[in-house]
Amino acid sequence: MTMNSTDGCQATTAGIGAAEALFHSLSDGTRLAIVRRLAQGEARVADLVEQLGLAQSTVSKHVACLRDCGLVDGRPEGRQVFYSLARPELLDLLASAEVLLAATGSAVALCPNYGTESHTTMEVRGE
Amino acid sequence: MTMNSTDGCQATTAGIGAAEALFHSLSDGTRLAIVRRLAQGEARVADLVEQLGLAQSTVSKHVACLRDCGLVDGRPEGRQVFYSLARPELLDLLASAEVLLAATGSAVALCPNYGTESHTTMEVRGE
DNA sequence: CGATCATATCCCATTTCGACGATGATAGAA
DNA sequence: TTCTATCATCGTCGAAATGGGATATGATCG
Repeated sequence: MTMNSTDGCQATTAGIGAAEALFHSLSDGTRLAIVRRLAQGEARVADLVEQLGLAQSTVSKHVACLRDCGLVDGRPEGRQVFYSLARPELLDLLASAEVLLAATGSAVALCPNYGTESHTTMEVRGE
Repeated sequence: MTMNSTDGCQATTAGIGAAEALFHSLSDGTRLAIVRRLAQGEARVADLVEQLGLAQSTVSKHVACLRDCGLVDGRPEGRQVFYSLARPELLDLLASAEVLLAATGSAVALCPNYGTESHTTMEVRGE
C-alpha cells in the first residue's frame, strides 16, 4: 500500500535522515494536533475533521502521513477507521519537547528566516 | 535585530505553537546536522561550512534561526563566533527521538504526501 | 588608514508544503 | 441493488522554505 514510487521513501541510515523525517512529521500544527488528540484516545477521520475544522481530504492526508511514518495506527472497523498512537514513545518525545520549551521559556517561537508559521490556533478540544 | 516584519513571530500559548516551531527547527537536515555537530562542542560558522559543504550564507542563516529560537548560543570572540548548544535538554529531546526511531524500526522514513525530503546525506563527521 | 577575515543580511530561483474540491473505493443501510 | 456514509487519492493553487551569490557589517592586521 502507498509507496507510489513518486515518493522517495528512502529510509536513510536511521541517522539524520530518519530523525529529520520524524521531526518533520511533528513540525506541522495540524499533524501535531492530530497526535495530541490521539494521545487522548482513538479517533476517526471524521472526528478529527470536526475537531480541527479542516477539510476531510486534508485531515486524511495528514493521518496517512503519520500512519505511513509509523507514528499512528489504524484499526479498521466497518467503513470507518479508528486511529491511535502507534508508539507510546511518542509521548515521551512530546514530553521532552515540553521540558525543553519550559527551559527556553518558550523562546522557541518562530525563526526569522526559517520556520515562519501562520497557523492560528488549531485547538484540540479538551486539552 | 532581524525580525523583518515579513515574519510572523507569534509565539502562541507555548502549546502547539511553540512545539510546532521547535520541531520545525529540527525538521531540517541542515539544522539537525548543525545541532548534532554542536553537541560535540563549539564550532564556528566557518567550521560548519566546511563540514556541511554548504554556502556560508546558508549555514549562517540556519545558525541564526537556531540561535533566535534559543536552541544554540553564540560566544563572540574577535571577529568570529563560537556556537554551542544553549540547552542540554535538547540532547534529551534528540535522545527521545532516537528511542522512538528505534521503536519504529526506523519506519519513520518519508511521508508520501508531506515530509518529502531530498537531502542526500548531510553527514556529521564522527557520529 | 586600507586590506582582509568571519558573519550577517538581502535578494532571487527553485523546490516543497499544505489546503481545498472533486473523484474513487468500500462497507453498510434502505 | 441503490443510496449513503466514511475514508483515500488526484489535481491544482498559493504560500512558504531553502539554497546560494552578492553585499553589508565588524573586527583585526599591516
